[in-house]
Amino acid sequence: MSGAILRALALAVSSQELPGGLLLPDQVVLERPKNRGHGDYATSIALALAKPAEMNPRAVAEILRTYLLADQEIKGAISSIEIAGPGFINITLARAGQGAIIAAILSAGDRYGHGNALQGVRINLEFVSANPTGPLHLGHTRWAAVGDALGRVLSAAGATVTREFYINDRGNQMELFGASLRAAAQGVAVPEDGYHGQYINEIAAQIMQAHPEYLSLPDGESFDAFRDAGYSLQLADQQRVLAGFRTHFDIWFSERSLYENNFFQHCLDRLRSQGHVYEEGGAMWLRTTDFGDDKDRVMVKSDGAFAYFASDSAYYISKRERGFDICIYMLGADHHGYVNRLKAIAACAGDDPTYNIDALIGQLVKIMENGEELKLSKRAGTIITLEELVEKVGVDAARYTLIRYPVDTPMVMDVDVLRSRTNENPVYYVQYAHARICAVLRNASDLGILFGADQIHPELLQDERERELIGALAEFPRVVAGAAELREPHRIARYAEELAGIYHRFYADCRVLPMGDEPMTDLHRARATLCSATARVIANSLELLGVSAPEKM
RNA sequence: GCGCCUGUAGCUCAGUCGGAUAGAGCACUCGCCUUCUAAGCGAGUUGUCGCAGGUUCGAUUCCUGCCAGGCGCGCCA
Repeated sequence: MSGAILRALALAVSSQELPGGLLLPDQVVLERPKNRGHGDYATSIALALAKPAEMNPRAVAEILRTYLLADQEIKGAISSIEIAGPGFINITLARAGQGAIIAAILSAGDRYGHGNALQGVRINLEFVSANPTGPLHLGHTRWAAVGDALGRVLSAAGATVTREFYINDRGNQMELFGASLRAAAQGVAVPEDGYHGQYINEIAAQIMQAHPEYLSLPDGESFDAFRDAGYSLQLADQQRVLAGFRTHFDIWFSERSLYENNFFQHCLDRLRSQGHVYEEGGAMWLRTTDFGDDKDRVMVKSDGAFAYFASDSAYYISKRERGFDICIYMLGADHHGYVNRLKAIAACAGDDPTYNIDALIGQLVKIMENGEELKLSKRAGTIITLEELVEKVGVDAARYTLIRYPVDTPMVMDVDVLRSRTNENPVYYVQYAHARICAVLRNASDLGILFGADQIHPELLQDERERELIGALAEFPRVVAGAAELREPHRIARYAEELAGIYHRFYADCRVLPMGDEPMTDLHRARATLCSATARVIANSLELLGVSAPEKM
């Protein structure tokens, strides 16, 4: 359709009806008017072109309308084109076109909605990346849900996606973790800036059970033994919890590995060759201020130790050298200050930071229960963990709720709402629509009603509710492409809610199955077919969110 | 002080690559189960889109300034 408008524009210019020098857009945006009286699709292209063409917008629209109506490729699909208001072009689809939509859904099946907008783009999607020093908490949980959904959405848009979890397995935090575990095992006070909480005692006890000899090792070896044993246990625990949350990673990337096989040296050389590395005060710096950072960053400290920034730099270079075009970072709000320096790393490495780096910032999550906020006090023992959240509300509700808000908005999860089974709990609203359709289709099958691609009968689907439903189904591929482009999986959830609502209204107004002794007609078959297409699209939406689409509830 | 995010209905929030009358759920009132799942549907009520300018045929959306709230600014990780 968008292509047809471009063709009409080109013809209008070549026929001199529009000025020859007019600069034409690469693509024309079609929108779905909120008001049904404005047709199925609308474009304001004539309004936008009126000024450069020095013409009345309605006159421009009228010219385009004439060419559109003459376009052979879309001739059968359009029922009418109207000019409205100051110069909007409103397009109404023909019924045959609507039948084609249903047929497309049924034939594409679980691939309906997939596209090629990001075909050939290799994306590294890094998310969660928790320290292996404790359980995953609420902040991680938001990223686990959103990151996983984003991965699914990007893949559906045709991108080649690698999901990566960066393990911060070196540095002071690890040393403190080891020291805390050893202190707990000895029954002495944990260092003040160390890790506290019941889980530390539990891990220490596990280590003691398996390796009681760790306590009698020389101090240095003993700390290392506790650190590495705790690390293994925590990492395994995080992996177990994430798998249970249906969040899959392709690569678990160890920070330590950046310092093996001279890789870090290689990175340093590469950055130096670009001219952005210098020494001062005995330390090795990266001149990130060349690219908009507010101060230069230390990579190697004057005592010879690697700063965390060294790892950041090497890790980025590793990603690029492994062949990824776009590196997506999902960061917590308390790390937003890193965006500039990450982009500076890319620039220092000779890359284009606006393309190669895509940083998403997630705002805080709070959780309420019984009208009170459950306090999270990280590392102090009263953290709300991913696992606890799932125990309270289940994987589906937790995932869905975390995904349905844009990540740059702080959000509050209300446990009581998530446990309720009403309209105020959107995940049930959407799942219920799916289960309801499945029930109708089961009944249809029992009655021997045929439905499927040969039973579409678009000419019978004349009701306003049916038109509305088909229109919404047709939108799905654009919604997926938009969600991928903008990195906003919440759009899928909002779409699913809208589609579910439209179906419920259709269901209330349009009887699908014959009543009583009523004879079976093509209308019943057509509506059952429409139902099955709708179930397909709801299921595909939920699949992109990693939420189940139950057939019975 | 500098930087990022947020400010839309009584509440929780969508919408915003500039478009036609700004939406949904909750809450409140009233209707709909003797046939497809009432975890549903329908009707009614609710707005200075934080404030002030600017750009535009058109601004809740873009720009500037201000106000309010959250977060961040280490040779920590």
